[in-house]
Amino acid sequence: MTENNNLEKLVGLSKEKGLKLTPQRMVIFRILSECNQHVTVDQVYQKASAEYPMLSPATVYRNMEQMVDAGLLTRLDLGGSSMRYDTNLEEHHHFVCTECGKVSDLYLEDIQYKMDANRSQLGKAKINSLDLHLQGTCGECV
Amino acid sequence: MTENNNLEKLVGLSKEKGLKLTPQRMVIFRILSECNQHVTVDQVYQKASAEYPMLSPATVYRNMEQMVDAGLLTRLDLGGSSMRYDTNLEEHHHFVCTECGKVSDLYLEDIQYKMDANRSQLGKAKINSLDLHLQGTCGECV
DNA sequence: ATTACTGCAAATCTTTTGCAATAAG
DNA sequence: CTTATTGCAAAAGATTTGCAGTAAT
Repeated sequence: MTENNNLEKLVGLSKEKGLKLTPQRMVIFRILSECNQHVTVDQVYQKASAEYPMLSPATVYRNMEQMVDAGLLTRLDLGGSSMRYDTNLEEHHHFVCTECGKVSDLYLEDIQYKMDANRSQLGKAKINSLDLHLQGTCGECV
Repeated sequence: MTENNNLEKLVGLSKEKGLKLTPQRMVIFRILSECNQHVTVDQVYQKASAEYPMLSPATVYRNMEQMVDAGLLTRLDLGGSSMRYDTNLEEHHHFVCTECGKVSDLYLEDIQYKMDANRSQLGKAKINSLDLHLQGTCGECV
């Protein structure tokens, strides 16, 4: 239900960041705004090149990374062979089904943990981000 | 201070699992028992091939995966370009310093989280594992 | 004697890069 | 006009695999 990344938003933000609106970029933006989250470069490339056949994979790779730098996407390493990109910029976490690979977004109202200070080696480290990664069997694979 | 993987333990367990004790495997076992945790295949290969020069990288790749299958190691995907392997089989979590890349082990006494049920899409999924991944700046990089 | 294991080299797969041509602002 | 962007093809890096020979049990 989250209207997370419509085309206009992407176009507007990219313009702010000084990215030029090439046709290739427009196609990629549109694919991303329609696609489900957690896409790989190749998934985007497959769809995009159907609409814009002379598109090069390198262009998609470069665009995705530029979008990350510009804050339009998030890198999402879920452990597969390819990097994934998340169009959902809200703070959230993930559940991965070990059977079918499906990824579900998780939103936490609250999280609290108590570290075993004797055995943990944090010293005076400063924690900047917390990522919860749940694995298991999804509702359809149970 | 955790005497986590001495050579005898590895040899014993591998014998149980029916792995043959080749010289190559022995060298790899010894490296792993001396090494710090979170090693890459290449790190093991570099050290091992110093002692056993005709060792092939493919052998190390295969051995590490066999050890995972046999439950002697754990795959540890920390997002770098290479897979890491964890010799620490206890349940624990990780903190990664975004400055220097150092990995610290974290042991939790307790963790509790409250999911936003409306926005999270878990259905009747069954959760099998929980992985906490903290990032930040370690004590030395602060 | 069986069967697992090894080294090698080639293959695969993902991602990056150099470069000259092109197009957006 | 200036600078970012593109396509291509090559390169890079990690990992896997086929195969024939070798060694552990």
